[in-house]
Amino acid sequence: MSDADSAAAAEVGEGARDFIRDIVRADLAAGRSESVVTRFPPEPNGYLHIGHAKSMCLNFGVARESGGRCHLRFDDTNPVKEEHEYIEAIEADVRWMGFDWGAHLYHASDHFETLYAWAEHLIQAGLAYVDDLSAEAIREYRGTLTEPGKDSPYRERPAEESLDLFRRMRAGEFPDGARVLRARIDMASGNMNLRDPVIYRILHARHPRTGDAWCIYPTYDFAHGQSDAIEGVTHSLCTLEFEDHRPLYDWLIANLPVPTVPRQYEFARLNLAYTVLSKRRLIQLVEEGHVSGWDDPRMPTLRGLRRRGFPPAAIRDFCKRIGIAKADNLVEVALLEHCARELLNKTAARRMAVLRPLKVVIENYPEGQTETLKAINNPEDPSAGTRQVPFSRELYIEAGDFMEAPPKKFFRLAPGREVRLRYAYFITCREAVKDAAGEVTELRCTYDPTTRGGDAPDGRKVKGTIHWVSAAHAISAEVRLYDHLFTVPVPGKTGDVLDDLNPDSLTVLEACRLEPSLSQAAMGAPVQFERQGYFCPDPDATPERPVFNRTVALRDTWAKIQKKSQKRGG
RNA sequence: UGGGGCGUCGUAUAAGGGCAUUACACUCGGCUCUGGACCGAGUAAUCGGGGUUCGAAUCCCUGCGCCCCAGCCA
Repeated sequence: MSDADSAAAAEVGEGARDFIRDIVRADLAAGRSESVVTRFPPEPNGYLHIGHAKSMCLNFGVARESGGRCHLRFDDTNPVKEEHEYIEAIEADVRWMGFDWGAHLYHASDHFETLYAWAEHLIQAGLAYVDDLSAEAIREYRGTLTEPGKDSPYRERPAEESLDLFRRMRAGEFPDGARVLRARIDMASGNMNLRDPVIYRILHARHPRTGDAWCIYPTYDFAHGQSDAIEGVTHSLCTLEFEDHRPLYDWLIANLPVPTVPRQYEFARLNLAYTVLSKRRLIQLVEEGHVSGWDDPRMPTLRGLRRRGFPPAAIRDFCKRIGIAKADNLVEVALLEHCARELLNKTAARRMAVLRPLKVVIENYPEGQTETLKAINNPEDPSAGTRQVPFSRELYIEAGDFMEAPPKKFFRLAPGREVRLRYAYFITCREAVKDAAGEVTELRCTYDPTTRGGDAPDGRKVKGTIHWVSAAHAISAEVRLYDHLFTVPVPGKTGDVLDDLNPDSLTVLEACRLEPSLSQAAMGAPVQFERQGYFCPDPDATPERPVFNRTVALRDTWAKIQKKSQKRGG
């Protein structure tokens, strides 16, 4: 392969390889398209989720790789369901994902006048007619999956009559549902979409953009492909459920005086385990209060993921890794989590935070004394520098880092055991103080003053290093831990989706103690709480009380070992 | 005999007549002041049955399974 070839391949494919990119490459090579134009076409009736991110990455990605462009187009053909609020939110979410549509922002409603003219064109060509049948009657006449439909009694209506009626529909002479405009194709087709599909319906509803200018609106099928053609879209990429619509898409393009001929290609939508990605389900979760809102950190919405702390670059990486194909899929959450960890590991500042505090008193450390110790901000990034962490006689450590009767592989604190306090001293546990109920409430320990900074001059090693905070200097905070929203990989598969909701998807820890540097510095940035996970500040925080969300936990080998031994032990 | 689509490691994918690829997950080992990260190794797949061929995941035949479609939603 020549340098020019490989450069072109790199530019077009950028390493990514899938059947869509193969088609695009072939079309470019064969001169079928001079340049590539794609579009991301959300309907403004809800918030974007990670499935939309897959579509965005494909559409914007293919365009960028091939030196083309990608439009943002709102499919706003149904004013009954759509709201302006969503338009702004969607634009913000697309930008947050890092995509730029430049000057190419469109709405299907921008094309309403042309679409209307094309509808008249179809009527005049004898390819569309106004039908007076009710919605129920149309359904009955449509037939079933295995039986052909019947022609509507209005199917042979003269073009002039349909034209007159259609104009009067536009003029507002008829109530909602009184009549529709139908394409005249084939009531016996095996493809239901070709059984004279409705292409215009009467809707006396105020449209978010066109206001009261219209009382008839085109359906998706009559708007989407034609909008593609008007905007010069070359490759109209959509999900598999529209495969059946392609013959209709092509029929309309073939029978209308369109300026360009777009082609539709379909790929498999994303399914993510332990969550739902259908707009209907997501709306239900919000409206019925199963989550706190569209931006609940447990939601697979982009707003939810953002609040949870997933960086857009991690989501893009995820989309790249899952690929594009036509087979139904169910992607593991572990992959998304991996993408977040990989990015955050490189970028997140390390801090010490004790989520479930257990008090430790260093008996041989002078009362009232405080010293500061140097801690590294990010071992993966020397340029992140260091910080000072206060140390004193009374500390908090993680309750889980102490066991009274430790099993074999437990490397942390236990009676008589020595561990390292990260960046500080070696300490040895002398006694576990218990309350009346037998619960450990405090640890009495001693420290070795010669191990300041974390290394013993005599070269002795400790197996465990644990995190800590100085009791007197710590700030208190709330930390929210999240688990899957649902308990099963495919919610609703065997019954009501709501029955599969995970009652433990949210854990709120109220009494967390954080190192003081967490009170001010870079509150917007993600941090790693050492040995625990990646966290980000939540907007619920107040100046007095920070709130952190756990984006994703660190890989936890100890938890795995524990689980295994539990299984073995019965 | 409605129409359309899809079946490759546990998951997601690549290869489109010539060594079944890569990543995640998993297992084992190394290293480590995070049981993190990192490094190394390993387990693991072409839906079944025929056929063509020197050679089939790939081509042909046949069977099976799964998904989508009967909105005036998109």
